[in-house]
Amino acid sequence: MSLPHAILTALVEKPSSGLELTRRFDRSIGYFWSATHQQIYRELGKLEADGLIRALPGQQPARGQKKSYEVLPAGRDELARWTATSQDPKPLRDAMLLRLRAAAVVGTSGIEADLRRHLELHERQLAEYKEIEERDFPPGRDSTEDRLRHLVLRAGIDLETFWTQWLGHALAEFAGLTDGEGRG
Amino acid sequence: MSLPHAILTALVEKPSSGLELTRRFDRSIGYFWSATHQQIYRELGKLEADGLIRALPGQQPARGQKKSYEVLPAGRDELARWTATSQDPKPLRDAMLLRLRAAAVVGTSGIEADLRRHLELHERQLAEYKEIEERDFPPGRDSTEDRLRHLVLRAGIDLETFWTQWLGHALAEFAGLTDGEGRG
DNA sequence: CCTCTTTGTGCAACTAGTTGCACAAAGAGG
DNA sequence: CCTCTTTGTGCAACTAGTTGCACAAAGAGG
Repeated sequence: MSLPHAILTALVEKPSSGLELTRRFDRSIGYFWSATHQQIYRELGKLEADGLIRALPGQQPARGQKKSYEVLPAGRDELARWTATSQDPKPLRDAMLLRLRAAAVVGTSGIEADLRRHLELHERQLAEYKEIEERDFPPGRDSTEDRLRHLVLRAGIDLETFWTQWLGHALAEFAGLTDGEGRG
Repeated sequence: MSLPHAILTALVEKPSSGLELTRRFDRSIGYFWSATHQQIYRELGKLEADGLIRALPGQQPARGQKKSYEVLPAGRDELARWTATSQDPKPLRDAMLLRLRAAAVVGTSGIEADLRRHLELHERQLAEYKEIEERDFPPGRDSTEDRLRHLVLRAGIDLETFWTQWLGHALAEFAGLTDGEGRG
């Protein structure tokens, strides 16, 4: 139930077409709420039908043509309502942790290379976040909005830092294992 | 595509009935791959139909009766195959981070109480993990299996540590905000 | 001009996960 | 005994997310 609100947030920040949203999801909002272009177009249709957004005037809706949307007051209200509504944290679901647990009983062959690959991916993501931090949050700016967005980026940085450290740990552990098999 | 493998892992560790699995998911495997009892029963049926597990002999299948399953060789092979197969990390999807980003544009009223509540939940989870660590991983034991399982638990501990720190950070930031509204 | 690629929008079918129940068996309390 | 609750198993309908395409418009290259 969060994709519509992710889209509303992005559109409040800046009215956009489906493709522009897709691009922005790839490098901003999508860092903590990813979505494919198909999801986005489908959701834009629903949001428009529900009267929460509307196509910017001066454009006839047609295939293969840019159509930009902006948020209506009802959409802004809905977003504020949702933001203030208490929600439980989703339980974790992480395949790599599960695979390690499985490896404990069926053997570790093959998983080490993937740990290394994940480490590289997370290192790359971390570097990207740090670049964004340097570029978008130079010291001194501290409007409420900046501080909140910086806080969110900080979560991303800290999470990637956790993963790189933990994967490093895991690889060190593997280097110290005597054999490649569990008890199986 | 990981629930069947989570179940296979649990069943290799120890043959169980649906309800026992549900309980074990609530306090062990489920920490990093949660599942409801309905999901588990459905998946047990599929795994049995696929010949990866079987009901322990000496029990006729009937409603309202315990039925325990064990993993067959084909199931163990499938689990080993899956564990060794390279997989991309799933992109992050976190509603709290999204809500903060939304709060940056539609105002922060209402969200602070929920940050506090989440902080408490994560502190409780962290304490639980640490208890498990003390109980199940005393210094000295270091079979391959123990070390891998400890590594997985460590990930849980570090993740909860991250959340408690970050939420503390966020609340400190809120305490310093001059007003309760964004630019809207 | 005419094909070929890129940009942009979208449908349809599928898979995974959630919610809301149903119902049998067994024990608990009168 | 008879109801009432708990334990255990499971179906059905729904929601969210993914995968695989389709196809129009516009620009690129001959």
